[in-house]
Amino acid sequence: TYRELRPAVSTLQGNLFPGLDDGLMGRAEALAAVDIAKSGPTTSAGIPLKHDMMYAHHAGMGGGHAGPTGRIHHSQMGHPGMDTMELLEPLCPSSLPPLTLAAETSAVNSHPHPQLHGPIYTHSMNGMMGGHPALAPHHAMAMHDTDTDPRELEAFAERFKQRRIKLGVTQADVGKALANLKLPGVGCLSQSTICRFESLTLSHNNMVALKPILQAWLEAAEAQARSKRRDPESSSVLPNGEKKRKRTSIAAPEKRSLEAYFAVQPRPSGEKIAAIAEKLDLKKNVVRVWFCNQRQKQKRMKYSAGQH
DNA sequence: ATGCATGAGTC
DNA sequence: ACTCATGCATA
Repeated sequence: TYRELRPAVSTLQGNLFPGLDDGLMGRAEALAAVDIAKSGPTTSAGIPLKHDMMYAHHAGMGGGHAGPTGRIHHSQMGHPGMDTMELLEPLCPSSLPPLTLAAETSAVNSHPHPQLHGPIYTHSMNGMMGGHPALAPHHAMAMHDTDTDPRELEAFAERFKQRRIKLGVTQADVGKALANLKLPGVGCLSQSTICRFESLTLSHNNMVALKPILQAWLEAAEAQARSKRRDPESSSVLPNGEKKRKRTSIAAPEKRSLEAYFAVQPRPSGEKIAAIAEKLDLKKNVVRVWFCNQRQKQKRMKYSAGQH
């Protein structure tokens, strides 16, 4: 009943500035037009599919993520910085057949649940980093230590943000434009993720994985900005009146209590969680998730001890 | 920019 | 039941 689609690509492929075809406006409003996209005129397949899940999902998001086996592999590093542009230079606006990649559909079908998102990176060598450098043969891979160096990541994040702004592109725009890059296994990302990348509020691994992708986009986008100008292709199909998710918020007093508990025991047992939940009059699941997120928060890059 | 949440993959 | 990447909703 659910299919994973990547509608935005059909008509916007090649355009690295969704909603900003002139490269001058730099406004966020236009982005809304892009995602769900143009599936309207061509096909109904691109429309977000209704299903019996709790919340509405935008089919445009998370699209294009390869299955568990189709992770992307870090490849193009920003050496002289031109390898990626070559593939993107010919930005022919030819409307391509609104189809999903075969590899993706098969991967999705093999899953019992809709795959809205998945890790974009390969698990790779997290365990072999400290091993024998000589025994680790990454020929094709241009993954040097500099790519995982927190300082390099930080520097890149900052450069990225500056150049992005210079291009007049919003974080959300970048996220959507990513799909147009058509890198294997890379779909779009949310504004949240781009924001977190720029502010280094992602895990180290996540930063390392996203860097080459964003770098590729940046280079391609700048190349396009230099040369091209596209026709304003826009229309928005903001459909559905489906129920939106409501964000529960934990009040300050409760939050303080949780933090106190967390300081003592970051990983309370199920029973402890239940106890805490009752004491604070919160749903157990809310408390559980809070602890999960708290732990995850601790592992984020910025100011993370031991990294720098 | 960030809080709460989901879901795949693991253990 | 947890970790991790990621996103919707909202401040």
